[in-house]
Amino acid sequence: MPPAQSRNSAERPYHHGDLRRAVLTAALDVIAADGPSGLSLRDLARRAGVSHAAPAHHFKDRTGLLTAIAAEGFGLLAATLTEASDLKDAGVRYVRFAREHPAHFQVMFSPQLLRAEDLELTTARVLAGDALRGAVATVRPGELGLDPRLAGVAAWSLAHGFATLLLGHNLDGPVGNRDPEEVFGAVATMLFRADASVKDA
Amino acid sequence: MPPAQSRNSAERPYHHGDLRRAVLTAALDVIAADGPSGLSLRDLARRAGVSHAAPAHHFKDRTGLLTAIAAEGFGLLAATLTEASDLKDAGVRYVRFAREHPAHFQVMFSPQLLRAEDLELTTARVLAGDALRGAVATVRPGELGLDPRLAGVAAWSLAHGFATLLLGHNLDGPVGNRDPEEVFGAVATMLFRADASVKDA
DNA sequence: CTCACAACTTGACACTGGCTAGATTGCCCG
DNA sequence: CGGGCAATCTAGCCAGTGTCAAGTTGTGAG
Repeated sequence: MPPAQSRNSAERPYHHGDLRRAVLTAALDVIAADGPSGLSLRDLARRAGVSHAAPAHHFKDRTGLLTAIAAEGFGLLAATLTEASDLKDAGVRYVRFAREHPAHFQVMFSPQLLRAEDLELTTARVLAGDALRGAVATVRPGELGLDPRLAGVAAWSLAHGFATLLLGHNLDGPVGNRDPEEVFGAVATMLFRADASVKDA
Repeated sequence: MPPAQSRNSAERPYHHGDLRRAVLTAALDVIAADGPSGLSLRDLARRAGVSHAAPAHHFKDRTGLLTAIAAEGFGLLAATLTEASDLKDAGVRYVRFAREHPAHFQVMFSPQLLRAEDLELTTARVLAGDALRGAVATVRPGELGLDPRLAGVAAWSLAHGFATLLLGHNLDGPVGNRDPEEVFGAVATMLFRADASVKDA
């Protein structure tokens, strides 16, 4: 008999076409909804409409999948941070990244779920780190009377904390219905008031 | 035959005594080491030296256990924040709490793992929130020329981000072998330079 | 003292998931 | 056009988990 290819209305060729991408996006959906805990390769296969063993071909195992997600996330983050005009803009972009890619963000900072020694992951992470340091470097040395090392930690902590709390719905009260990125901008300006300190001095 | 009670060198009475506590601490160990993903009631039972069904008696299920941990965490956090002398001290205490109770901290901010409507959890969370607002209120209004609402978000974000990144070993480079709490103190002073802005003006 | 209840145990069931092996399909290169 | 390789499928094994249903043991209240 002819191959039972009447599964869906859409044609379902033997080769999915881009199963890797399909599994990735399905995984992102699941993670964004239920967190990384409720993630199984079999479930993703179901969602993608392929057999349960197919995903393992692209990502060796669960950890491999999560590692790939994290690597992709650091790549995306690096890309947007590189385009930042100054430190505050970098912070806003950091927060925006977390909001637009909550699943990536969550996985990126859950080292216990990742294959730490993975090459793609480590290189992407370095890339993002460089981008962040680049943004910190846009602050003219001494402008804030601060150690650039400390300033980097401060900026990263502020943006990361804001983003994390935001995703955890811990800022729903204070932020209200305002645009989170705008609120973050206000916070950042308040603390890193470069202009103010210069003008006031 | 007499009950086979020669399991261990220690006496192992039928009633564990405080199994609830034992399971909790075992869970904290596991979480601190492998994250909340690799957590199973059966494993905890093994570690506590009891039968596999015993833990369910105290915590209905996995989610119940994690919820209990989160509630305990918020309680502990509230306690230490209440004793803070000022905002910076509260921040340092926040970071210290995260370092001393990494498992609690991790679970507290993973809402996807918790029973959100749990009473103990919500009350403990409110308590912690009040303590935090109390610390923010120690800043004399207008001293920093800032909206207290924003200041709260800023302080919380900074401390939370620092703590999170620290636990994820993302600050190993910048912090080096210095005391993390001291580094955080420096960061906080740099950004929230209340004295400086007053004296410099 | 006894009786009811809480803490715990044992055993079994149903499910899910990861992993492996071997067949099958289709694309692409020579 | 033919062969080889990568992608995918089918099938099944095994380990682990939560959960239920009875039993057993200790404890404390009356």
